[in-house]
Amino acid sequence: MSRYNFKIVEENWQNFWEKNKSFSATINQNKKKFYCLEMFPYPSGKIHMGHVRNYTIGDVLARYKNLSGFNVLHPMGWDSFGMPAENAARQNNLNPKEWTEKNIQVMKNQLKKLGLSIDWEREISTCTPEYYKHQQKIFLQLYDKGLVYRKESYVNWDPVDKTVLANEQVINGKGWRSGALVERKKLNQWFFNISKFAEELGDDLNNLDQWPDKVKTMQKNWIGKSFGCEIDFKIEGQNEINTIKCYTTRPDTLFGFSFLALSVDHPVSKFYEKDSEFKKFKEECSKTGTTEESIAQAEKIGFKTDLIAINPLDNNKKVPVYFANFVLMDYGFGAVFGCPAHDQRDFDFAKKYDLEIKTVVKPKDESDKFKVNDEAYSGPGIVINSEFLNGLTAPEQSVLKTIEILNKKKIGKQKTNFRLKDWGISRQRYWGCPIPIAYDENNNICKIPEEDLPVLLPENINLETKGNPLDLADEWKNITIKGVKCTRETDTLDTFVDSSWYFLRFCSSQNDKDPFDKEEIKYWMPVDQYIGGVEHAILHLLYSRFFSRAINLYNKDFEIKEPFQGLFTQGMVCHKTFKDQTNNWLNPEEVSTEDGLNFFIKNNKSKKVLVGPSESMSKSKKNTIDPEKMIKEFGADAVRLFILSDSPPEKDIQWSDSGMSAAYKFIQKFWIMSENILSITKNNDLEEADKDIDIFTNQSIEKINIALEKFRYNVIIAVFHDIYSFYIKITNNKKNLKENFEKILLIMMPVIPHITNECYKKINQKGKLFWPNVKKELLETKEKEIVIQINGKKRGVILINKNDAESQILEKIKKMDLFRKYIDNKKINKTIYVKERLINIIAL
RNA sequence: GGGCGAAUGGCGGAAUUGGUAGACGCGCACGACUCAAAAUCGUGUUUCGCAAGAAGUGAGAGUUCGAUUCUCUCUUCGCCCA
Repeated sequence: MSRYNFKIVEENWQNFWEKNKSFSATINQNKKKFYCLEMFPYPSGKIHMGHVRNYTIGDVLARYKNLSGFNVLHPMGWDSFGMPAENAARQNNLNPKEWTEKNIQVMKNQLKKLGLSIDWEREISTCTPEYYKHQQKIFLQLYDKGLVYRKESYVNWDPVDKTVLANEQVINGKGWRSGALVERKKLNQWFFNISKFAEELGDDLNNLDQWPDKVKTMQKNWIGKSFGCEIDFKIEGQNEINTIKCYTTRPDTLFGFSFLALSVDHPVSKFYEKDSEFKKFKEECSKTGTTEESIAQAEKIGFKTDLIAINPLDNNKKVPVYFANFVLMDYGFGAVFGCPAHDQRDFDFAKKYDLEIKTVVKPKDESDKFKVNDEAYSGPGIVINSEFLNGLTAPEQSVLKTIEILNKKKIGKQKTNFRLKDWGISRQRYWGCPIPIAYDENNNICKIPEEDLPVLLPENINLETKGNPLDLADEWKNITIKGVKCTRETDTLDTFVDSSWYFLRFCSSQNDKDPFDKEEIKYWMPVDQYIGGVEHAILHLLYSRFFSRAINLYNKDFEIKEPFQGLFTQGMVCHKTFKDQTNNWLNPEEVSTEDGLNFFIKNNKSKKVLVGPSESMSKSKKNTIDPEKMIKEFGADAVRLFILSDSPPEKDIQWSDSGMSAAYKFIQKFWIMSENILSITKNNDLEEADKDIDIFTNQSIEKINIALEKFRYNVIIAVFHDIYSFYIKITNNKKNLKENFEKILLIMMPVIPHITNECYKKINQKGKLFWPNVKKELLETKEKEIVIQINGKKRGVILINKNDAESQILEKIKKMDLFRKYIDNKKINKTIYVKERLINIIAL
């Protein structure tokens, strides 16, 4: 008996699958389809353990569904546009395209070595014209439907690199590369009108019953639907301004109104543009970033105007109007009324500028004299100090009542507001999908005519320059459309656009004419199970849901609203972090230990290593394990086995070397056991069928079925170990051994496909692969061991017949030692019998 | 500050959803094989206790014949939003 050579076996099977196109998917109306999709990777260079986990989880499901008779679509592609390519290209003096293509080659090979059941014929890469030309078509279709528009909007501007920065590239208000102070700059940019669907995107979450609640809540919060009202405040002090419109969710606190705050971008600001003090203030405001968080954290500051706002419920009450840095033009109408007692931001502001703080809501159990002191009270309660609103419960009754009154006075009306803003899709970068738009000499928007599509990215560009290289690509930029001189749009599309429809493209990735084929979409969509990291819970998933709805508007053949029927978010792969004495991060390979407690630099015991907490694997902390190396050393099956074994898939997993080698040992052990069973089954001295083998095998199938359906993949591995301990004990051939062991190999196939296929081929040359059924009758036994509890405490067990009556069981127990010991002559008050589980005797 | 989630041996984690807590793995201990080590195999391993037994699922209460599971309060940690 030879040691299992995973290198040969795994390569053979991978070749076999490729040659036989085992996983290529074609429409078959007689079969139920299953679209299994994992989030496609960014081709950053090499695959990492996160990919291994993500794709193994998906592959187990795809292979399981395949064996269960589904027509499975399991494709893979590359999210290949984006900044890293541009940065890497600059550093290595390469073309982003070359860099990306090289990475894809490497990563594709690595993924193949994992033995994934992927239909590689459907592979796509978003940076190829074959992909993005369709995206440009979709863009223009959405433009025609009014879902794309252009407006001025703020960006983070790096004045040194002359480039726009993403929020995560702004570190402490400075550019990540140049270190220059980042400015807020207004640019003309393209937007998708996602807010048009805000209501629908929120409501339809309720239908997604195969999505984690966590993700649904996150999306709901992001959309941020709120119930409130708009109010027109009368203004004095400026002839041209009569009223200012505000949005609020708490109109019921109007009697606590003590100032009106405007965004510096509010239309009213035009009357102050010449005021040097206001200019200074506006500049000060522009130093705070554009994110909601940075605005919330910044100190509240204001600029007092000469305007006076009148309280709509009490015309004698007049309050000052400020420009304030915490009011955003994007939300509501860029104006809020300040009620310091019941909003913390307003409270901070009022304290700073010494404005009135009038309490108008008290907690339920406080007296009417309740007064807000050190912080705002924003909780529920009873309205006080508010004339006709007094005594109403806030906010339920009081808000409705206030809206009713404002409505009657025609100075306000009920309004639903959303936090969700339109999706800015312009990126001032080279490595992205060109926007198929140009501008004539008068800056009018011109669509690129269909016959001139696709707009290809120019290949010979200079990345050394500052800013967007496309701005300087004159030859590419200057065109004529129908004889009219035009300049191309030089912004490219946000890469989230690429990933908002790639799952549709997979259905017909070879269709050159259209983005997708009607029939293919109809058959394959929606994605039955989507698997990926929770970090995409909001944006990517929301954008994809928006895209489906948007396409639906112009393409009536496209009936899908929800692209992802099932969603699963897997946890991260973590590893301890190491630092040397001078605080430099160390890779686990540079570190060793003898006792698992004290770590030192490899081959140098005198140099101690500081052990940090276990964190998600990342290049910057150097706590990564290279999957390719692990596959080389232990084999794909062992790596797949380990990555699933130690934690439930939705939770984080700790990488552990001992866990990895345990998985490897299991594969080796299993091979030997399997070889042993194989030789036993060749023994012609057949013994009678052993019912225990039937029962055990069926129980294992049942357990794995349940675990698969619930994504409890770690439990599957536990069942594998049980299987091993059971089958290792078999020494003689039984009539039912071969058939049962075949089933065992089949149910292990999704997780460790190479070794099980090899064993299966050996034991059954012509065997068809299928998912074995559970024989329910074998799960039922006549007898069952149940627990005996006395006064709720476990005191023993008893073997009963399943249809024994409670009284019969009690009689049996009365003859047992434990009865004499614990009950003896105590009086039995009552007994509780839970069928086939336990009996509890209550005695005093 | 708000929302959501989690907490089980030395460690990762099981538990049929209210019914034998600790499956399975790691680690550790002992034993076998070996001149020896590694590898492999076997046995044991929640804690206290020689034992009988008792305690035990972050802490405290509650519901129940019975709670890791349900309810309330608190602590710590994680994620998301602000």
